[in-house]
Amino acid sequence: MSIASDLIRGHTETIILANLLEGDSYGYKINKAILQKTGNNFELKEATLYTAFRRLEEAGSIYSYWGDENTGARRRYYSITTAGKAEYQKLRDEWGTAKDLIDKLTEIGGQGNE
Amino acid sequence: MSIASDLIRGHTETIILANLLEGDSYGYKINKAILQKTGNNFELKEATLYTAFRRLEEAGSIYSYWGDENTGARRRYYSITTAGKAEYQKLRDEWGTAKDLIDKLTEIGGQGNE
DNA sequence: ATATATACCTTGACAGGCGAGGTATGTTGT
DNA sequence: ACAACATACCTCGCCTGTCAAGGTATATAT
Repeated sequence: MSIASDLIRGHTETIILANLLEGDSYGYKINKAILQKTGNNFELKEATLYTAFRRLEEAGSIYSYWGDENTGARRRYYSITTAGKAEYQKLRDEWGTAKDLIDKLTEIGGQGNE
Repeated sequence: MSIASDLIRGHTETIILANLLEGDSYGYKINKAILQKTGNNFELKEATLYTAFRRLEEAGSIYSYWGDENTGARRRYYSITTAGKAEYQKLRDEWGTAKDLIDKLTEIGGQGNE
């Protein structure tokens, strides 16, 4: 049931941004949310997740701050910026275009009519 | 209008196999077919195309033979094998699964209901 | 003590896409 | 004759995102 990583590649950032649109969150929780949303079929690998956070933060799409938990492990929270919201919209639009293109190019017959 | 290469990654082989299901063809022609199908919005880069042919041939999904043109540049034709047809079906199924997953994970609200 | 869950992080390898370059044939324009 | 372009193939080396493997630290349960 696991999904090929090449099919996810390029969507990691969109997935994270979509998650943060629902409110600030942190790495571990975001990954658990993904697991739950997909009925335990898919989760991002930690290394993938954290490198994506770095990219998004460097690009100005998100910013981070340490939580002030006084118990348990410390958490680094992420928040989506205005630029991040615009980036999300752009990526979603691109996904819509790409989806149609891939459907068209990989179906038998080639362009929707035999 | 150009599509991000990370969104195409992992689909190159499916696109080629889909094309070969319509009959034997060769690199240059396949790429022109893709261009035409997408209304000049997308084409595979040559380096991408030819490395994909190598992978597919090594995997036994396609085989190749030289055309016997007695004029113009020589052409290497590719033909899909039985294994290749099965591989195509597998990749299409995975695409269906991945598409649903990505839609679910990147939409606002997260799982289709607010 | 040991295991498990929570929570973070980095390093190095790997694989696919692609820019840049190369080869060769045939046609069309000047 | 020569240039330019279309057809048609190919390889090398870089770049980027993923991920296995390893590490750190806190809290709870057995």
